[in-house]
Amino acid sequence: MSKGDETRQFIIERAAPIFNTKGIAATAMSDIMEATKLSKGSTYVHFEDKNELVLEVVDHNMQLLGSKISSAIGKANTAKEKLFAYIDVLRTPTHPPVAGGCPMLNFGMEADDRNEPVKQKVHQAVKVSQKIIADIIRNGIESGEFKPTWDYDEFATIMFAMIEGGQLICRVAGNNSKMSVISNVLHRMIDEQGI
Amino acid sequence: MSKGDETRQFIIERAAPIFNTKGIAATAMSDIMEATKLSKGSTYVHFEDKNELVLEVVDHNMQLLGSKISSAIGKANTAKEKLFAYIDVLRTPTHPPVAGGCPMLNFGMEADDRNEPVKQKVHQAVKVSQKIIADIIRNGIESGEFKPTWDYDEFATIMFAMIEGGQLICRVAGNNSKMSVISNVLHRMIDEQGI
Amino acid sequence: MSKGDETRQFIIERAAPIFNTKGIAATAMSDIMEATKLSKGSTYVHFEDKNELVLEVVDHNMQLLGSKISSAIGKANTAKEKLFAYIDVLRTPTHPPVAGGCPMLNFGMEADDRNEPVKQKVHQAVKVSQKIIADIIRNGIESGEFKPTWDYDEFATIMFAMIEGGQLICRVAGNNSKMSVISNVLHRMIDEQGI
Amino acid sequence: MSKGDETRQFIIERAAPIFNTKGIAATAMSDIMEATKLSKGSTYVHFEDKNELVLEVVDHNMQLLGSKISSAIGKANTAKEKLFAYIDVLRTPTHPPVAGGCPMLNFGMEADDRNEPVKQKVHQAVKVSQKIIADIIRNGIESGEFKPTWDYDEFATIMFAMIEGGQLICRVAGNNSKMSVISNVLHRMIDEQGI
DNA sequence: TATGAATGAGCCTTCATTCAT
DNA sequence: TATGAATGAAGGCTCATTCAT
Repeated sequence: MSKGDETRQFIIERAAPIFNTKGIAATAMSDIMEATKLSKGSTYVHFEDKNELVLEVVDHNMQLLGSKISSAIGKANTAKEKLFAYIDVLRTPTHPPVAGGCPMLNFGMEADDRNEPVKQKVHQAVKVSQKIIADIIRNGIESGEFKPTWDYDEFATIMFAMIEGGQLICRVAGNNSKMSVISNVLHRMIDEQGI
Repeated sequence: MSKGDETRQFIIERAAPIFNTKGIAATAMSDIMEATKLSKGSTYVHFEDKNELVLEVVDHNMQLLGSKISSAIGKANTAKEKLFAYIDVLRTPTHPPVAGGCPMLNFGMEADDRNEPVKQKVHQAVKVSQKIIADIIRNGIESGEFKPTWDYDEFATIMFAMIEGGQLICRVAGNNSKMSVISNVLHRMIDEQGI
Repeated sequence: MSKGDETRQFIIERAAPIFNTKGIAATAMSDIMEATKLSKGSTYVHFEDKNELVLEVVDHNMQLLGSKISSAIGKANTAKEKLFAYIDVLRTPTHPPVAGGCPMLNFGMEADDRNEPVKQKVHQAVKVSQKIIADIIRNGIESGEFKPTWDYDEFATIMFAMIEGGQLICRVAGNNSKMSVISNVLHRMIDEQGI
Repeated sequence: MSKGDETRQFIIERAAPIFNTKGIAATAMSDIMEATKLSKGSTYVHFEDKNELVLEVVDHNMQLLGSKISSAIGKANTAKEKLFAYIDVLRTPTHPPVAGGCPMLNFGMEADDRNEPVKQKVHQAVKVSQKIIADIIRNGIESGEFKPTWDYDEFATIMFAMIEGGQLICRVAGNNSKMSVISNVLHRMIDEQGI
């Protein structure tokens, strides 16, 4: 990686939690400059404008969340354990795996009406998230862990939705109790499909 | 209602969809001025500052959503129908009952890290929403419509979470297909608890 | 006095210490409204604009100071005691006879370059102040208290100047010690002219 | 001096007479912008806010006055001549050595009740001014020019007070005649202490 | 490539004043 | 006479971005 790319990456990493916490509109380029201790001109050497940085930051946050989930799933052995691991990563919205909370929710809600490129990135991530869940189940069915009748696409959607809804509930509540409820229900639903 | 109160209410009503669509930080007081055709100074006759307007706007959007839901529930006769009606109101996130989408999601995600008063308002609305669902079920149990073993608080939480998660999915997707999936699952779960 | 005149006078009295303390430019009409608990329109019934109120306020503050001085002088019996009384009224700039400090200094310094009418009012008050001192001395000479050779106009000027300069020194110092020095010197100079 | 420091200094120099003439509250940042022909944003590159500029401007005006006095004193050979030179610099308040008039009087009167930092700066300058006078006399006593019995601290205070009071009188009068009177008295008092 | 000075549009808010009621 | 809603210019300040060095 060249010096330039390193700096660019450095900026993205410092900017990522700020944008995810404060929001896109409320984050000023000067916030990024302060966080990176870089000069004004320097930042604009690496990014054409704020929007270009935002797009990279959205990607970065999404990948960070993805890697946390992948890592947790990777450590699990069975399909069921993988699903449990997925849920577990997102079980404490007040102490989220990605600083600022779920980037799909944060950027999705800010971008849905006004920022098509960001919206598309979130859309993609949302689809991938559901696919990851569905794939785990499909593999579980193939390996004889789960009933072959399980509608994995449907479950992926409701599991994903429940978890995201749980993020909202818990973050505004300031505690994670409702996420436990959701986690319990999901565990039960998954257990029911075990063979 | 005095002239002043009328104007104040008028401003809130015009500002509500703008804040819910663009977000708090991205909405300028000049946007409100333009939407109301009032002078800039005039807005400040009725509101101390932007924040006071925002708080009223958050309330307004929440009440608007609440009234749409209440109205739909009111038209239904049985508990089951009431639950279906609730879901139905929120079945088309791309054409939401409140312009800009679910205000709990919009304001909750923008406020969770940086705006305690708004966060508290959303928290309250989230609690009330779950209570409405739980109360319908409790009444349904009392009237013999639903099994007395149904954990209504748990269901209220997961139904609410699923619907909110569904809003995210559909709004970034630009279509409501996943909300249909969620709606179907919820219908099935509700039917299972019928007697 | 009619109701209208009473209200007008009431506004002037409430506004006087505010303008003398904060300054003309820094005092907003809303400050006056708040202090009088009167409505916006009501204030403008009694005064064409801010400037008209300012002129009345300047007069009022000047008269207030004048009356404090007159009253103190009136209680003294001899010319020497009258001079001492004059000095005494102005001996504690941190606790001035007129709230906000000497209005000649306050309004004079703010108005000298930009507000001809106020400047003229201060100019008049400055002249009157010196005349009062000179007149006391002249009477004292006539009554045989002071040496007839005393240049009373000259002394009136330096006594007035010393006192005003003392106000500056003490108000920025936050204590009145230098005013004591000035008072002592003036006492000595006056005593020297006694017969 | 870097480009930035040069511009900063340039802004201070252009702003100094404006603030000293119009007053702090009555001077708008746009006045400074106009006087410097710089953009509004540019001013804020060099100063955090108006207040930071004001503090520099107060210092600048005070130093300007100080240098005029020092220069005049420096050209004089004897202590007596130095005192006369000091008085001479301030003898024409309508054509003051610092545009807008004595900054101690201008800023002191505006700041005494509402701007502690500025008040402190003026307080300091007032103390230094008296010290300069006292030091000249002390040196004059040591060199045998003045009587060793002269209370130089006392005289420094009344000379300073008289001159400042004279500024007030002359600026509102629009002519410097009273300052001549004051100057004459001071000359006489100084002469009396000569050996 | 890196710096930071410079820009000017735009933001929130305040102000003196007017006017319909 | 009194009220307070309405006005729009102006105020202090921030922002994303550009550009000379």
